[in-house]
Amino acid sequence: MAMYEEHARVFKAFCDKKRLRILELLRGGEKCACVLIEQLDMGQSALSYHMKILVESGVVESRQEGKWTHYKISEKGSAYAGDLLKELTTPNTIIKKGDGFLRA
Amino acid sequence: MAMYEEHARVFKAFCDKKRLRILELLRGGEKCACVLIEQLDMGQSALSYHMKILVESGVVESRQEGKWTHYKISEKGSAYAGDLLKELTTPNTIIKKGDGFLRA
DNA sequence: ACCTCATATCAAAAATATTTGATACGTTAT
DNA sequence: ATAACGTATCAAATATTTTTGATATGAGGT
Repeated sequence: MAMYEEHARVFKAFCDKKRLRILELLRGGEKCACVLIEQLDMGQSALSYHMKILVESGVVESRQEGKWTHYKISEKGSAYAGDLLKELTTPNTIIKKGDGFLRA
Repeated sequence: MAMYEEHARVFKAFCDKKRLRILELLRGGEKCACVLIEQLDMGQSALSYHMKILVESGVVESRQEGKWTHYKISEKGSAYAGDLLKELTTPNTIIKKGDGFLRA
């Protein structure tokens, strides 16, 4: 199923050290890529690569302003990730034949 | 900081297609490795590898019973992952000097 | 138009993760 | 004690991800 791939993409945001560091910075509010880069022992194109993964996860959103790109944590995307995580770890109640309430 | 590494480890459980498939199976309840393997187009040692990552994330717990290893989703570990995700995506209110309530 | 700046993209190199097959370990049965 | 079974671990092969350096793109300023 392609669904697994899609779900995995969401959590890619959180399973890497450097991306967690970026999220930590974004918890302080929207930041321009140029600001991120000067905090982050990382080359410009490596940052761009990680930002792409973060945006593709839905957890971060980007906004252009002239030549700058600003990034921030997406409330909606984060909520989705949280809900998904809960779903993926919650018992999957399968209603089997004969498991009904009024079973004899 | 080593904290990022540790947090990343938790989400490693969810950022891989095959591990999501395993979690899906475990949502149906505790399963023996031998049961997992027959559902999962994957060799025995590959399964063992993924199970190790899942257990190290805290999201899955294992139990020995004779020669069998049984795995199930850990409620505690899942709750921790959920809480952590929320924390990592929640604005980090930094109280700066001069930002106080009674500022002139 | 031309130049500079900020960021994205590309291809190759480097690093890391995953799979495979062989073997080791612990448990149970004979 | 030996054999068979289920799982873990190891090292090597393979695949995927990440970094790097070069270049492209697009916006603004001159």
